[in-house]
Amino acid sequence: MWSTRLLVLGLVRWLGPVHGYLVRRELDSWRMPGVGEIGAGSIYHALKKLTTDGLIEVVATESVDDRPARTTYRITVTGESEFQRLVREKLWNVAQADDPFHTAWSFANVLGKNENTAMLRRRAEILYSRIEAVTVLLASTTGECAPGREEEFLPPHVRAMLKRQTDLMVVDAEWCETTAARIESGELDLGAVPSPVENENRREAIRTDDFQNPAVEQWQSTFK
Amino acid sequence: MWSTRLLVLGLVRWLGPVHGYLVRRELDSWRMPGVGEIGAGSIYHALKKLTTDGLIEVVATESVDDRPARTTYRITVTGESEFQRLVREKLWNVAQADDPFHTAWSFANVLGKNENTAMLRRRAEILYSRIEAVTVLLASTTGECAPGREEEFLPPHVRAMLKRQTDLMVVDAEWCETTAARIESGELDLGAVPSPVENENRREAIRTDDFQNPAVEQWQSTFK
DNA sequence: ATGTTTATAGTCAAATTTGAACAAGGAACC
DNA sequence: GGTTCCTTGTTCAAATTTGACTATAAACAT
Repeated sequence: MWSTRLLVLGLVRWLGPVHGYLVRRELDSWRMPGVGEIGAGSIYHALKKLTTDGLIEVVATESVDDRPARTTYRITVTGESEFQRLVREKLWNVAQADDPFHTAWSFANVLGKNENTAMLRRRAEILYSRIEAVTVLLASTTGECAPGREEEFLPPHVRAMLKRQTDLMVVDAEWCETTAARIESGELDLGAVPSPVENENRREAIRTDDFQNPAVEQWQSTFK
Repeated sequence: MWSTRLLVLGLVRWLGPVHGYLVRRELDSWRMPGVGEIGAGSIYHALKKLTTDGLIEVVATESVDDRPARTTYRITVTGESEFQRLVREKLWNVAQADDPFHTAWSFANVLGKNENTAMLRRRAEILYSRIEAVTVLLASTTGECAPGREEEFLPPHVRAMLKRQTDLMVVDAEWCETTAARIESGELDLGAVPSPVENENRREAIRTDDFQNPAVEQWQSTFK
């Protein structure tokens, strides 16, 4: 994932003077699906890189209570403006999520009709169970931070994002079920993938026809 | 992205004896948002790795028409079963898509109310324009491959996946608009992020209270 | 008492990804 | 007739990521 820079810079900024282990813990505690997980090594690497780039600086290297020495960092003025730039870049730029299911689906035809419908239905079930879990989470927490009720607090922006996740999972699950039904009924035939040879012919035909479907280009250009 | 192996192996399998450049071209022609893009170098690296792993084998290294020499590969028997395993692994395992917007949203509070609503509304607009483009694409193509109409053909499984994409984009866009409205009305206050100190206190409170909200654990466990 | 996890804190080699560079033929342009 | 750009095909150094490993103290079990 390429958001490592933003994540680590943002966490150093937010957590004030921190050492790598705290950043790691904080990220682990987020463990938000959708926010790619970052290995321990990547965090320390990012901290060093950000330091040589002048975006953060070493505050001190010291050991407390005979524990292993730790280096604490804080954000610099340059880092602050780079952070502002990065957040805006990532938020304004509408990038497509990188979906492993999408990639694998390209080869879904190797599963037979039965395995495919089974797979899609199980996927839908799992999605529904996750939706349920998030719903429970949202119901058992609040967006207000009341003293004495700290464990019930979930920041409003996190709650909003969780709502988005469930909305997305609902349509995804529905798509899985609809698609399973379509495959079962024979309406959708995944086996109808052109063989490489057919595909080559098709490609050749398109090329020599000197005619590309304009909708394809139109569509691809919206992602530039 | 960690689907490189599957993608390259699958393409070598599908395209029969191929050289790296063809794989590259095929992937470029897909240029499906959601299927992570793979750099040229990664393809050649994957081909070499797959070869040393015995999943594919070199057919020949030759140069045609005085063009640069090229090495062609084809899948092996071991490769075929590994491919079958990989496809199933990726399809059955319900992994969360890695969403850059989600990551950046964690820091959305640095944008003010105005910039935030503007950002969300522009995002919605862009999503709608993409939905429109895909809709046009689906309408101007068919799932049947008729000779003489090759440029109108779009494989059924691709059409199905595009439908999923639009469904997802529709909810995403709606969420953006709803959220923009909630921010504007003051109902949703992104500035209400606990300061690091508050957060530390909260964390401390939770730890010493020896009480974790069970819903959090419940929720996280569904992603294991 | 003694062995075994667990939490803290970070390093390092190996694997992977990126993207520019290289090389050479052909088409387009002026 | 020369310059520039595009397509074909691949390589390579540098950047990044992974995840297993080191080390120590406290907590816990036997």
